Amino acid sequence: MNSLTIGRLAKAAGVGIETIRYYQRRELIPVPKTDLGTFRAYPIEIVDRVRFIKRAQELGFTLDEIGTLLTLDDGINRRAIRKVAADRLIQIRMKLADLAQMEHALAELIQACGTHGRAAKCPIINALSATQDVSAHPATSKRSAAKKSLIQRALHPKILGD
Amino acid sequence: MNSLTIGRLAKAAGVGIETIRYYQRRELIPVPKTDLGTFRAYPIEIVDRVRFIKRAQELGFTLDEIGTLLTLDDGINRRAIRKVAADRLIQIRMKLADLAQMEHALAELIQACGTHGRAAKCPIINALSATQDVSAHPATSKRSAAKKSLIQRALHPKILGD
DNA sequence: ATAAACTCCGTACCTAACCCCAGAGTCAAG
DNA sequence: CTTGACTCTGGGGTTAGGTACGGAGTTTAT
Repeated sequence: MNSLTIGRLAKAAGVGIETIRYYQRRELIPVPKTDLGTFRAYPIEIVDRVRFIKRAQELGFTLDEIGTLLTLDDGINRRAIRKVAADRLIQIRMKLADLAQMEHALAELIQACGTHGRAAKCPIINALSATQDVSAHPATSKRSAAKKSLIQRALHPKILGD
Repeated sequence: MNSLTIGRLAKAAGVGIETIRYYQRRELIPVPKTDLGTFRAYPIEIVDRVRFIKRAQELGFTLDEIGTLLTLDDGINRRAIRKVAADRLIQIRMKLADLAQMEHALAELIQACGTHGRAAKCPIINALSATQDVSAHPATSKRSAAKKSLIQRALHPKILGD
């Protein structure tokens, strides 16, 4: 037997059955059609492919990017592969910068809150309450998308998410 | 007129109308009930509250955390406020460490891909393909021991476990 | 041979933080 | 008094990456 059922494949690759099906829907792995039985027969190589996907995710690639990576994996497109990886690296570095900034701001606020006199308002609440003008001109702009995006991108679930 | 309609409130706070409604559903801001007209009348103070929420988000707080912060804002619970902020800080620092490791691993892979000979497989694909264990035959993939540890370092021990 | 375990397929649901739409009602100005 | 801009309610959808369900049918172990 050189093929697996979906359950065995999932187990071998360390994922859930539903994850396999999801990857099929995303066309990251092929859907084998077996005429003999009614259960699909997955060749053992697919295990590696699933694991590839998982490892790439752990390096921060999205499933879309991984799809690109997989189609590029023909030994020829080294430059294209590097491009995908380099793009991801840039994103990671941007997030690092954003996070570092947040870390700094928050650490200072907490410190201030500790050393601050009891009488005054908590510096953390205070800092957050300070009206420092987010939406300068109400007339023209839809909304101030620019400001929020940097930091919020950094925090976006799944890349930062817990 | 010391009150606003929802549209004016949204504009003043620099968010969309739907955001206001969403915050109401999340109970971050109250829903004014006006018997006189059929349009809700928002006191101007709500503008500050919405801005508070936005700024806190920019510091990386989730809306849930902000809800906690808001209920704590009575001048008494400084210690509790610090706790929320400190928890957030810890999360940020963990994410920073994770991202730094990803950055390192990915940067090295890209470098290796550039300096590597044309003959061999792309180191990026290679590293991601490395089979690290489990029952299956190593039919398709060859592994490179050096890259493997790189990736290991970049990993979170969450998915690998099972 | 039969019960337990597995598979198939489609669909719905989850988190976060919103966005968009339709249809009906309302308010302000000319 | 009509037009147009606004608001209300309520439902839907979005992205990413899955998880859960349910009622078939099929395989495998005892």
